[in-house]
Amino acid sequence: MPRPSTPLLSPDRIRSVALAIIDRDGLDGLSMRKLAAELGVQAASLYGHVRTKDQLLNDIASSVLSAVDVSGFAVDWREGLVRCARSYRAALSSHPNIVPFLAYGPAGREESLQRLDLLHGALVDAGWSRREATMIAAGLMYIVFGSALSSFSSGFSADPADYSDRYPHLDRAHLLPGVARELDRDSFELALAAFVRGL
Amino acid sequence: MPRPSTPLLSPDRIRSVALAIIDRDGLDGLSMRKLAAELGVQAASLYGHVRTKDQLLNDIASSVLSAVDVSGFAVDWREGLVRCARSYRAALSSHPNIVPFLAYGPAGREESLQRLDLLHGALVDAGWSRREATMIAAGLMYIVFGSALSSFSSGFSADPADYSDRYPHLDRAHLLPGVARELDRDSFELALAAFVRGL
DNA sequence: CGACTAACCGAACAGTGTTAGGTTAACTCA
DNA sequence: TGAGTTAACCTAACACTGTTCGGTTAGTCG
Repeated sequence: MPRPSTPLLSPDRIRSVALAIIDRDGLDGLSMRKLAAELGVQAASLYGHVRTKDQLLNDIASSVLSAVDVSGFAVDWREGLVRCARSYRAALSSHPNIVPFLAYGPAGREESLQRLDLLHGALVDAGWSRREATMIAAGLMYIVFGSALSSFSSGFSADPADYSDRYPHLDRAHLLPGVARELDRDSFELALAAFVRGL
Repeated sequence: MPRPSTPLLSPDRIRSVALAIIDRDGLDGLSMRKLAAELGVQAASLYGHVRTKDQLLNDIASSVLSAVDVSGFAVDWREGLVRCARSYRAALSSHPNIVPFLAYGPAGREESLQRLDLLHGALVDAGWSRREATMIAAGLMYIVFGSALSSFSSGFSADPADYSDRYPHLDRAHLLPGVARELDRDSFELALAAFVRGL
C-alpha cells in the first residue's frame, strides 16, 4: 500500500514495540521483518525512521538506562553509590534480555557517559582522588552489570532436579524460580553492601 | 574432494582455529564458512565434528574457563576467593571477545557448575551458611564478569579527545589504551579487595 | 491545479546457520 | 586379495538475516 492517511510508524512506536519483542522473545528474537510485521508494515519501511538495527538497539538501551537515579549524591557519597547501583540494576533487570547487547559495547553511549561523569564528579567532591573515583565507579558498574547477567534466575534455566545429584553443595532449593530471583536480589545487595563498606 | 588420506578436521583443531578467529575478528567475525575456509574445507564438513555453532562456542568457553584456579581454598577462604577471582578474570581477559557470548547464558556449563559447587562447599566449610555461601559466590562472579565486560579498555573505543570536552570530570588520560588496561586491572583489584574486606 | 515530498511496498543482494544427498578414500574382515 | 562398510569430505539448497534500490501513491505547499 502507498502512503497511508495517518503514518503508521514513528521512532517511538518502533522502539517500544521492539523492546516488547525483546522482552518477550529475547534479543535474538528481534528481527527487522518480525518487528515490521508486528507494526503492520514491511521491513523496508522501518529504514525511513531508523538508521540501522544497531542504532535502534542503542536507542532502546539508552531509554532503558534513562531510569537510573544519580540524585543520591546530594545526601552522601555512600548513599549516592547505593542508590545509583540499585536503580541501575532495577532498570536492567526490568528488561534483562537487552543486557547481552550492552555487553557488546562500546559503552560510549551518550547518557551512560553523562551519568558516569556525574558520579565521578561527586566522588571527587567527596574527597577521593580522580583515579580512585574512576576505580570506585568502575567497581560499582562491575557489580551492577555482573548481577544483571550472571544472575541465577537466568543462569539455571534447566531442570533443577538435574543439578542436585551431581553438585552436592548446590542446594536444590536455590534453583527454584521464585527463590532464585529473591536470591539474585539479596546477592546483589550483599555484594553492594560489602563493596561500599570495604571502601 | 573425497575423503582425504589424513583427516583435515578434528574437534580440537576446529576449536582452536575458531578461538583464534574470535580473538582476531571478534565474536561476530566468526562464521562457519569463514572457519571452514581457514581450515581448508567447506562449511558443511564441520558438522561432522561439531553439532552446532552454539555448541562449538560453549565448548570453547569451557576450555577458556578451564584455567580457573580454585586451589586457594586449601589455605583460607579469603585467599581462595581472591585467587579464584583473579584467575577467572585472567582467563576471561585473555580472550575478551568471547565474554559477550557468556553473557547470553545459560551459565549452566558443566565445568562452571563444578567450580561453583566447589567454591560453595569451601565457604560452607569455613562457617558460612548455605545461603550466605551462595550469595558470596554470586557476588564474586558479579565482580569478575562485570570487570570482564564493562571494562574501560573495551568500552571507550572511540577517540578519547571527543570525550574530555563534554564530560569535564572524566580525565582524558584515563582513556589512553595503555592506561585504560592498567586502570581496568586496578579497578578490579579495588573492587575485589573492598568486597572481600567488607564481608 | 501542479510540483514535491513523505511514507510505504516489492524485489533483490550478500550473508548467515544448517541439512540432505552424493562421492570416494580408507578401513574391516572373510 | 577382494567385497562391503564407514568416515570424511563435497555441492546444492533452504530458510533466514540486515539492508538497499526503485517504484507507487497520499498528503501538503505554492
